[in-house]
Amino acid sequence: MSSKLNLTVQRETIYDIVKNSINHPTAADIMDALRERGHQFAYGTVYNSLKYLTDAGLIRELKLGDSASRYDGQLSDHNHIICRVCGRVDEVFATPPDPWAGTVERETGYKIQNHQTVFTGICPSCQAEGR
Amino acid sequence: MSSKLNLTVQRETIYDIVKNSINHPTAADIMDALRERGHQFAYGTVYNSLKYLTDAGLIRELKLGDSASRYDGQLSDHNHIICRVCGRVDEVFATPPDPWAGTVERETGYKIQNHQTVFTGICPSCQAEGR
DNA sequence: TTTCTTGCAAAACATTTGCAAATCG
DNA sequence: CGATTTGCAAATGTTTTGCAAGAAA
Repeated sequence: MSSKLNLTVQRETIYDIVKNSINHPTAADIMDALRERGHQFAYGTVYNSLKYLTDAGLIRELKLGDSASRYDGQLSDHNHIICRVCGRVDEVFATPPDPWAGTVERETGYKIQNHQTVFTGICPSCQAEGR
Repeated sequence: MSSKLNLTVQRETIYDIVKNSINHPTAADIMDALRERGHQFAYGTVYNSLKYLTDAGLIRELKLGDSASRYDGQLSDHNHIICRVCGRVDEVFATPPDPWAGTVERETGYKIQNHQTVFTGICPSCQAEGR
């Protein structure tokens, strides 16, 4: 059943970039990082690999509301916070108090599979610079 | 200070469509609705008007992770839930228990201005059809 | 007139797709 | 060999932009 992983050079390199990235890179960021490492894969291949890695459960795709998808090598259940000033994206590990999802199921009649929260605010460094 | 509202025919018609829409229309949906009402505005004008209405605080723009932005005439604080099967988007009025945002501020050091949660699941009708 | 708004077309951007060539098993 | 993956380029979908023409103040 569990078809085995086929990590080509492209996929492995991209996985490594996402995994070791602190800043939730977009596909374009990954292209840059590849170039820095002396690789040059086609855009199509990058998207293809990201999809493969996402489907394989090795990384997660984040759609945070800015135009481009970001990718996250951190698999544990968590949410994200975006700085409105500098655009930085950080992880949020505090989970919402439990009864919420149940309440929402009762309110909406949906069977909930998943939920993701995006916080927006001002990050510590931008606060320090007086904004 | 509060510059006064300039509602042209285009803006007013689009506002009316968003306000009276139950299904969080995208720009393309709005184009369709306009056509049904016998209007035909340029795409640029539709986006321009949506931006104006959003900035004026009359509607809200939703970026829920699917490709196109949706627009919502419901201004009260609420979240959204998307059916994974049929793509329908519904409102969620149950709010997360209060201490969460504070906890996140303490965890991240951010000053939080806003947060939006997107639930995914299966809507009542799709459940009924046995999925 | 001066300012704002529209319409249209082109550009920009992120992503997907089709297909031939290369690679893997 | 057959199956999968890559590279490239073209196509797609969404949104923005530039600019001339039109409407409003």
